Amino acid sequence: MKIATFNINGIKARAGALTDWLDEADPDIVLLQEIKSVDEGFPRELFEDRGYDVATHGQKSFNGVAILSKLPLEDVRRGLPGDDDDEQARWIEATVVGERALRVCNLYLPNGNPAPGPKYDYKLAWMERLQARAADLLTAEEPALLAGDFNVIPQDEDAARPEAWHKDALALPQSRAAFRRIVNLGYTDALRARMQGPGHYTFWDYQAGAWRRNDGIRIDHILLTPQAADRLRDVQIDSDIRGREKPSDHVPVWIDLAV
DNA sequence: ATGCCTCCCCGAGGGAGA
Repeated sequence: MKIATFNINGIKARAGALTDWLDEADPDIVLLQEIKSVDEGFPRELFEDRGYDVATHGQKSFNGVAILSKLPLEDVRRGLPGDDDDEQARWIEATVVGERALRVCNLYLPNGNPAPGPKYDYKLAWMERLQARAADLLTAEEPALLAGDFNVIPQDEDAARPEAWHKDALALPQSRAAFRRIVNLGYTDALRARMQGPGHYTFWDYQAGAWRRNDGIRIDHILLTPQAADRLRDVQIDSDIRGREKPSDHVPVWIDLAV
């Protein structure tokens, strides 16, 4: 089963680029972030026509997440638990039932800049709630994953120019420590299970020729429970599509799971 | 670089992103 995460930076601006990639890559499950659309504005028929079940959690203009799945989505839950006053659409989870059940959690973690400040406080608070949900998810001892745009550069090797990010919310020690605490609960960073060393990036800024200079960072991650990690067959970053017309600034990351 | 692009809104230029 091929499962991808992709921050598309606006579904309206990216519908063509996304369907092109879907037709080529043929993923079974896609976790989308930054749809920047309300649920009613999401072009679900584009994906239903391709055989996907669609679940969205959108809001006007900003954020927004969605799940596409070739197998039926069950028990869909929207919003990260832990703060009923949080109105930002950054979390959707569902169960996909194939030969066995897989719980997929799709997240768009707050950017947090400028740091310090209220946006950074929100990021760190959100990560505490994420840690609580991540801990909960492990107790089921089932195949499950947390995937999406984490907006965290886990280590210096995950940036082409690490020194440029040291005071940024994506790489500050508190951000990295919060990410590490979640992984250390017992998750496997799927990419790092298969690939070591620098040069594995998922985001290149639109500005200053970042793509041309390969000035990238790795901030889109797939974290696996032990039961999912045992079934990991492959991991890839589809970086080539960053060079196409009207690309997102992120590219898809996908895994192949034997489920 | 306190921002070199690009998105959103619905039609101007400002907020947000990373």
